[in-house]
Amino acid sequence: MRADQAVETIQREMTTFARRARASAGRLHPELSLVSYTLLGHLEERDGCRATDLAAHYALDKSTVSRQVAALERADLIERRLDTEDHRVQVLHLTDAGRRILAQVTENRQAAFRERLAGWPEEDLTRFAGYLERYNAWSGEVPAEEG
Amino acid sequence: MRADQAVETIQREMTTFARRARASAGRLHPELSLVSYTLLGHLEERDGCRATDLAAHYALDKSTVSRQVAALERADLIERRLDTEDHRVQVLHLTDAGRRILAQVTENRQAAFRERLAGWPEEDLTRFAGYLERYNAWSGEVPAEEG
DNA sequence: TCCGTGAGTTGTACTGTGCAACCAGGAGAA
DNA sequence: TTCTCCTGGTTGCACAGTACAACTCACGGA
Repeated sequence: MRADQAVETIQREMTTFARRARASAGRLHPELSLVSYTLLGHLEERDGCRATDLAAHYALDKSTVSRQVAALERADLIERRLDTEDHRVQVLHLTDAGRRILAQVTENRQAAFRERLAGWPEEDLTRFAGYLERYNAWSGEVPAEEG
Repeated sequence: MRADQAVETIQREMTTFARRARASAGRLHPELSLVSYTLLGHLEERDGCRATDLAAHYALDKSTVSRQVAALERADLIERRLDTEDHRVQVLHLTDAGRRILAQVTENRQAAFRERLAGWPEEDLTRFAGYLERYNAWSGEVPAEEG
């Protein structure tokens, strides 16, 4: 059955991609790990959020997020603002430096992808993008895992 | 421009996938890390190879591969056979147990992907698979990185 | 007022990884 | 032959990322 074979190919290729991603992420942007990058991106997108939200969103342990956040703060890429309503909460915000680094790394990544996707017909690009969105939007097996 | 937006989406979604992959891989198949899985898969596919080949193929340090291999051997999933021609070389082979575990994990992963892709029209599946293959086949920036 | 709950930190341990130093076997040059 | 260089592999060390468990502090309801 052709569909079965396609599923197998998708499985293999996605795995291949995942295996490479972290390694090359480290090499391409030593200034920001893949995790840091996604955390910063999330903060930018949401215009600030709590560490707990990050942990839930990325299915990471809160201790892990705590340490990542601490590192990002040490690097002056984010800042903590105490929530005035609930003193347990610290709202995380990008600093200007964080915004700048994020933009730069994003641009680097974009460039890499653009290069990689150069020559693809626009129709294929949009379809590929759509497939990926549809794939990632699926939320089964692990609850609270989302992107 | 629409193509630019598609590239951005692809970048974002592939990143999302990569970020999740390791975490869920660990959760879904505690018996085999993503790396171990790919190494075993490679051994099966090639019907045995050297540690150096694995290192080159996956752009890993030889020390990393050495340790992974040692762990897989301890777990009786692979065995080393001394090359009779060159005594520096150990050719790695799957054991029966390794083949069995690999098949089982592969089946689990397949099932997860099948579930995730259930309901996709066959045409979309084959096109998606094709796009991924085309994407991963691109070999720029990092030489000797392949899947 | 007290107890349970939620946010966040810290101690500990483990995995995966790379780099550098090392050992051992092979291959060619003096 | 012997010396030197290369190659395959291991080991010591360091570090990032992660989880789990125990903790502190703040909130909120009984």
